[in-house]
Amino acid sequence: MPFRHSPPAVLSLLKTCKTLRDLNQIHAHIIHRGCEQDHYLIAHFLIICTAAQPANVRYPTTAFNCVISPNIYLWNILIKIHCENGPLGGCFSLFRRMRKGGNVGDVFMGSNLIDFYGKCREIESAWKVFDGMCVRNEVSWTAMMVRCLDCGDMDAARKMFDEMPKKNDATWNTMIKGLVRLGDLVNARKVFDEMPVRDAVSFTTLISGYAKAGDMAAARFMFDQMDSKDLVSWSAIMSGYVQNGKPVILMSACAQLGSSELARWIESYMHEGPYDTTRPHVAAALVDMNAKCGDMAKLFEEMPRRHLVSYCSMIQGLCIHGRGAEAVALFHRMIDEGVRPDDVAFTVILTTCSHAGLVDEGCRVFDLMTEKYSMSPSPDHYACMVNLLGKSGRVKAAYELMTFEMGTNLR
DNA sequence: GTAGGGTTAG
Repeated sequence: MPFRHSPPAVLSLLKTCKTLRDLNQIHAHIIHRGCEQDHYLIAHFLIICTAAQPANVRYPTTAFNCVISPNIYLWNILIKIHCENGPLGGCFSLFRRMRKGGNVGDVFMGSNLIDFYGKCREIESAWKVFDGMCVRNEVSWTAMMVRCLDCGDMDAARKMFDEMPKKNDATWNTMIKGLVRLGDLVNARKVFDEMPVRDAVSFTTLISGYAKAGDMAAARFMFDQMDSKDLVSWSAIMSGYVQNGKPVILMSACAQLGSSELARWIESYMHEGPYDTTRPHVAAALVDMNAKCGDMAKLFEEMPRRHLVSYCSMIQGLCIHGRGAEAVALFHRMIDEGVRPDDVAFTVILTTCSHAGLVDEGCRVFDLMTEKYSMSPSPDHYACMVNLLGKSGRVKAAYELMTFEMGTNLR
């Protein structure tokens, strides 16, 4: 009997709901157990049914209507659901019902109302709500400021910004966004600099502002200064590169991020856009991106001719995914196809061997480099070998290789 | 439980 005694169990059950049928079943249980008056449980039920079926506002409303005396918390949730998903007229009647039932709006309800009137394009009513609120917090101030900005009234927004008693991150960020939208990057930057603590949103807002203005140097400068970049900030910098026609930088950025969703987007963009995807470096960047984003083999095999750089990207991609043996096999296939490896290719494959602990394979590749291709190994190559030998317990061999070969090389 | 950042198509 998990219900009455263990709300978390009900909640986790609710979260698995996908269809209306699942929800019905849980709802039936809630009623059957006599929990339909449990405000906490019903609140979560409303939220979860909306997440599962956003367009279906009738269902949460029915569940709500079974609650005999809903508290303001439940009213807020239901009104927000209607405001976001239902026809706007439904919100009005809910407000009226709420008032009739003797409920006085709280600070949450005020912010909801401001948001609601903003959506109806009724800025005057939004002001009325704002002015009539007995208690205001940063959220209500910021919500009202957003409405002013949406109407293009920067003077009013600026006035609110300067006058409000307390600001938080969202307030600052809203102002930055407003200025960016007007193309006033100088003042946006000024607000950004004045802000006490800048978060990912503040950075991303400015980055996309600079990118839209075509100033990728400034956008990149900001981006590089961020300590924790998330999906949205990556998207912003990348769309900047898209808009400003820098496909290779874009793809290498996506490769670093490793997001297959973005990789798909970029790829379709690349194929439709004005780019020549058969150029070796463009093609290699495509492979690199796909390799690091998980869908590696497809694009590689489809290439009409595989260039050394594309092989290296692919090998590295396999290495990253812990598929060392396949990487070594691909390296040999490359040689069989008549592609001559260069020093970078050897660094890549030796690193792969050392990463995957493939000692014998690594030694063979090293011999191949020095004997068949008569290349003299660089310090990087030695470092790979020493690492490889050392990691597999052959410390003495590593030491000898280092002193002997380095000695020969230095002489 | 409320306010703030990116992309896609037409």
